[in-house]
Amino acid sequence: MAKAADLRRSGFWTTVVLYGLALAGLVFFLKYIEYRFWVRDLRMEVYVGVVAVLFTALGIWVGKKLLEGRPADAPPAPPPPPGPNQAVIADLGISARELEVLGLMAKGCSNQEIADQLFISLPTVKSHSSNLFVKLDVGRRTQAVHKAKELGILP
Amino acid sequence: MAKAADLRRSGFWTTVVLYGLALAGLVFFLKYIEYRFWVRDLRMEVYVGVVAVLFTALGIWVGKKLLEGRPADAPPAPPPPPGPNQAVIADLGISARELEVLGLMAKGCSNQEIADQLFISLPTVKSHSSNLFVKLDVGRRTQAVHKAKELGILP
DNA sequence: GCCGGATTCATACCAAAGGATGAGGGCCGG
DNA sequence: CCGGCCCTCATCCTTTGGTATGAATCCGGC
Repeated sequence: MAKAADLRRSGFWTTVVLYGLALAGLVFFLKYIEYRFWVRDLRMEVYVGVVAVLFTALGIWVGKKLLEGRPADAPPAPPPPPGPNQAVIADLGISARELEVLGLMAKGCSNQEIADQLFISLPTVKSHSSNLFVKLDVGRRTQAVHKAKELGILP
Repeated sequence: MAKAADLRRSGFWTTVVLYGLALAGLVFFLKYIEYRFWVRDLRMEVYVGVVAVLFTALGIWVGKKLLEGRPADAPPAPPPPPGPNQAVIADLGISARELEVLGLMAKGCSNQEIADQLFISLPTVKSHSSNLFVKLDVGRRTQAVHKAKELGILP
């Protein structure tokens, strides 16, 4: 499940890659106008000024992506009340016991508390939760609860 | 720019003035390396590259100021909150920053991910979350999210 | 000016959570 | 009968979460 954590940050690297591409494009554009128009006559200050303005704008754009791209990712995924929760549970292969664990997780219980309430041992709870995380494709209990509510598995 | 995060609460004009100062400093620095190195046959690409990198960083910094300070604080306050959630937040003494951390917690983010998205360090996130747990009278993040939704603080 | 709250950061330590692996027993259908 | 699934438990290890303590800055109010 170690890879799940890496993939979660993929948005960041996507931004970085896009930034790199945009940078390459800008450099290409600069080279183009350099050889096309003001080959050697135009003043250096103007050229540097254009570069500064363009890259400042680019920086602002990147900063915007980095800042409001992440915290605003929740709204585009609000399909929680479609109703077919039972179908989703069966589809993901979530067992009855795992569902009990998931419900107690959502209530904020620790693994030990879940173990006490279900009369099972702590390793068993860990086993259930680990399988649950795989089936829900998450890496932490908080994410599992969040995703379960999105899928309508939990109220 | 190490203390940039501290200046986030500063006014708009403070940002503008600081931007001007930073710009002046950058120009000075550029002039310095211009007369110091570039004159001596340094390739123009290097000079332009330095300009691009510096102004990109400056743009990111400015974009962070403009986008994180202003629009992030205005929308969430006036239109959407009809319920008694705002009163509860004030009653519990939950600050704006703590609320941001709480929101990312509910999305299943780890402390490190919260730190990255808010551009603060991990100890700071821990500090906020600890204070949050005291104010919400809970002991774990899962409980905090659960209770916050009960109180109407979170959707 | 001084004080308190808010925010930031740092360090150290302990508890909890998660990952990996293995294993045993019960139940069911081929 | 035997393979497959579920539930159970165990051990070892790493990562994350949480607490405690201290300190720095900034800002608004007294």
